[in-house]
Amino acid sequence: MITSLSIKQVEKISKALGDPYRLKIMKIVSNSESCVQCCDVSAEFNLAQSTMSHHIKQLIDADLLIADKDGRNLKFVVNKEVCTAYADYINSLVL
Amino acid sequence: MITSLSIKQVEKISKALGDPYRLKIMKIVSNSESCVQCCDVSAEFNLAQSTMSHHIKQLIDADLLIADKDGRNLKFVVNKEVCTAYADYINSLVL
DNA sequence: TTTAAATATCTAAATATTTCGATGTTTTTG
DNA sequence: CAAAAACATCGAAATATTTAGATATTTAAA
Repeated sequence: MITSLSIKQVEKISKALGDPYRLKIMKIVSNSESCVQCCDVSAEFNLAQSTMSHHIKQLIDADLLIADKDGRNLKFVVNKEVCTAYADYINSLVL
Repeated sequence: MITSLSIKQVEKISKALGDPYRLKIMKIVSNSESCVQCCDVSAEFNLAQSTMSHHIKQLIDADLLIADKDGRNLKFVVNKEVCTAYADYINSLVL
């Protein structure tokens, strides 16, 4: 199934990726075999818990991460479909 | 030649693309056959000239556009190499 | 050579984002 | 059931971005 993004979605995704912490979160989640949790990611940063929560929320809101509540944990994986669709959009700028 | 972007460059590019006007500028430049000038782009927007100048500067600074002074005009084209490298980075998040 | 056109730069206001601490909610554990 | 763990939300300060108007610069045209 091919996802096509609206311009608003492209903007939101770009904005979500325009931050060093959020880029690093994406890389951590991408590099991990299984699901990642907030507390796993938080351990890698020197940021307040509320700040981490905020960053992760932005990635989820932009559909870059797919999250799933598991008890008191929040587990997430990269949304491959959306990442691919975003890359496709960028590539479409190069004709 | 394959360009590989630093994480700082990826951040800067994402930030540059995280704005509706700048996304539209990229699309206009991408869709045009030949070089585009500031005044061509400006005509499509309802923004002050200084504001347009600022947006275009950000795209150039992020290396998304290649600019070339031509008399009193500034002509530019999409930087295909950087766009492709950016799309590759995004795709690398999907393993 | 004065004038106009295209763009850049500066300043400042308005708005948005980032960050933290405090506190709230939900779920697990003792 | 009380305490702790994981995360969310709120409020506020610090910082960054967006925008416009005024002005400067550079080049082309009259």
